[in-house]
Amino acid sequence: MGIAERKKRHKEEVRASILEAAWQLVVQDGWQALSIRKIAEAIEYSVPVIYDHFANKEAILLELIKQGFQQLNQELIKAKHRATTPEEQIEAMAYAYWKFAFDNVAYYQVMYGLGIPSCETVNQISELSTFSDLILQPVKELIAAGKQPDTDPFLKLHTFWSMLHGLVSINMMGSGENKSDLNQLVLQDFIRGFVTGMKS
Amino acid sequence: MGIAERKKRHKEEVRASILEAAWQLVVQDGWQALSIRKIAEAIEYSVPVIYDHFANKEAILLELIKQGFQQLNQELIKAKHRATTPEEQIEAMAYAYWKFAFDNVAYYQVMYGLGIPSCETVNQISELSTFSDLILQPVKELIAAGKQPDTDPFLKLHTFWSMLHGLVSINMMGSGENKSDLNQLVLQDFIRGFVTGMKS
DNA sequence: TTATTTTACCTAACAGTGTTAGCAAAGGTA
DNA sequence: TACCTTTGCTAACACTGTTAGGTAAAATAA
Repeated sequence: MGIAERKKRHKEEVRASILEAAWQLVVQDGWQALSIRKIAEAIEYSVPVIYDHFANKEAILLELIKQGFQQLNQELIKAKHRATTPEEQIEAMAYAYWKFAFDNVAYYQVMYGLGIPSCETVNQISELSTFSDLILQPVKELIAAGKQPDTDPFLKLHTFWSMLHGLVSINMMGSGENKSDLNQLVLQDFIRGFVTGMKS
Repeated sequence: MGIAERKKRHKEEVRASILEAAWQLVVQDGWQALSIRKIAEAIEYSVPVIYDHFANKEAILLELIKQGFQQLNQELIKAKHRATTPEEQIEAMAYAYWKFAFDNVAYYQVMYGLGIPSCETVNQISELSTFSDLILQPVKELIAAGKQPDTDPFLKLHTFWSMLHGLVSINMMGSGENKSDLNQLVLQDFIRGFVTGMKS
């Protein structure tokens, strides 16, 4: 039954081309300008074909978000492997997170930009990301080596992630003026504060 | 020329009713569901009348954002006045910020939720808000009283705002599960870390 | 008071959007 | 060859923001 497999393969190709076209459109014009008809035109198929592969537009964005988190995750893993001590690991991952966000502004905005009405699913994905596991370990080590070993590592993890996102988010808005110097300082300030705050 | 004034008054009434209706719709169904036609129906006028008062839909949202920042600002001022020491002032304002965000989720999401394609203007407004001035003073006092008086107060202010926003933003996403306990702890953790990080 | 101009407002349209029902043609199976 | 399933399309529905053009009322001028 090689025919069925060929069909299946072709179907997956179309699905992939939809995602590719969607992603390209998002990068080009922002996720606000993404439309089913533009995707259809890009993949040279009619509109309803897209609905054979995705339930709705939201599902396409959701898949992009998934890919975004996977890519971010890989960057974080790489950054972590480059460092040795818990401090360095956390610092490296914060920088990697920052770099990913500003290298892929469109991605980041889709991932966190509330581009999707029902945020429940987004939340599930972001929760699902290995992000937590990656940071949890060095955080635990830092806490264990510090002066307050009773500190809840999950709390610290949550704080870390939240504040890092806030930093990125706020600094992404104000890209009008060129204050990249301040941005770097803010990131450094955040990391230093977080790490030293956990030791003492 | 009382007639002209009556007309002017009426025009302002219509304008106010547009904003009121828009706000009510945003609160009810979220800013994603806001539409010119719904506003027109609510104020019992035809659609083009709205365009006599606002250039486009974006301008309406922008006005709502302005009002949001004004309201937030007042809450912050009140919170600051309730406290005396710089530490308490910062803490009170952080709590007030947090409370405002979760008491007015719709507002907060319009204000920071990238509901508007061209973020430049939004940025101008948020920059314009007296938010900075309010926090800058106690931050300066804290720095002056601490062990590192050379610290840049603007840097700390920026860090404070960013992280606070991140905290709110992340915790707003995950409203599916009830983790209000963790939320409170995270906020406390953040404030403690920020204040003590500035002293030492 | 009548004529004229301005204002206020509405209907209807244009160009988009997401989504789906229904149909034609091609492909595979018996 | 006859049948059935899959594949893909056209066309429509119900929305969206925005605007052009016309009408009736109100204010002004004669």
